[in-house]
Amino acid sequence: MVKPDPRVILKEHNIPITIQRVKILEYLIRTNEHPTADQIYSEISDEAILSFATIYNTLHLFTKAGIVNELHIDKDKTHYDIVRKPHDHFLCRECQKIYDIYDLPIQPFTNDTIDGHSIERAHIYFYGICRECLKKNKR
Amino acid sequence: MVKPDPRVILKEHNIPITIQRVKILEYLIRTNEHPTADQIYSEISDEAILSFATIYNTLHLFTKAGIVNELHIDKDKTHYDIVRKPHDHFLCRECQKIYDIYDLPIQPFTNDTIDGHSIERAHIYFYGICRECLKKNKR
DNA sequence: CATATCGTTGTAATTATAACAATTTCAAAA
DNA sequence: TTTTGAAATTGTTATAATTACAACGATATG
Repeated sequence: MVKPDPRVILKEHNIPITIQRVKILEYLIRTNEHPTADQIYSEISDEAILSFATIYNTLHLFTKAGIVNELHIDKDKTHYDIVRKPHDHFLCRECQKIYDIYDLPIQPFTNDTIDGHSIERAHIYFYGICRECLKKNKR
Repeated sequence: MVKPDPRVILKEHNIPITIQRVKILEYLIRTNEHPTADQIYSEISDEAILSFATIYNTLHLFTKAGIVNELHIDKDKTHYDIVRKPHDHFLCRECQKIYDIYDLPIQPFTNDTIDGHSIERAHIYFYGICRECLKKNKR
């Protein structure tokens, strides 16, 4: 899979380029995690001068632009996820890891109407025990 | 619809009865909102002596017992919802009201396996503009 | 009645996030 | 090159939700 260029993405969205934005986006692209603001900070604070305020500002900016999704799968932290293909998420209640779920049998909803409400987005969160923890528990 | 008796519910779950628990559950049963800890406090703090600590303790207890569901549809607050029929939720980005969504075309998922993960619960959150706000905006 | 357990309270601590004023950056204009 | 001004970033402070915990109180059991 070709990793997209953060600078290109920013340009496509008419967002002026700064080192901080590039670094944050770069990290979101290369990680397979669904990092919190905190994780982003500790991962890239050595690569560029940046503060927490910038992280939050930038993530809000990216969210508005549709570059990232905020996940509220986890009770007390917001996780961020770069938008590629639409997909859903699974949180393991044992190891707390978040997995991407692609290709659900259904994925309609958006641009739809339910009970008269106009639906713009839908988030589906699954909770349970992940395959890794299932394996471990068997032993 | 017959409103269930809070004391009966507590007994069924082997939870010792206290005034606070009864009052909290009573409120959850009679309200059509999806209150936050805060709302619960301000609604019933005059009916019984109770503190925030008790609200949270009780809500966690109820959640574990399966009497209520924690909703994380809203970025920075937890909303609580009494468990009756399984259903999903819609949050209006204009008026912030949460609506119950019953009878989605699909509702399988639980006790299922996806990508090898064992699914125990699924939460579906819809976001958009509710029918009331749609009406208002038309005028 | 004595005592052990459980529930509640009140307060203090913690954590994530937001707000804000001061400073810096940087590109365009002069 | 220098100036200028908007936008971005910083560091700090504030806020709000939630949790932790020690002390107190009620209750049930023997």
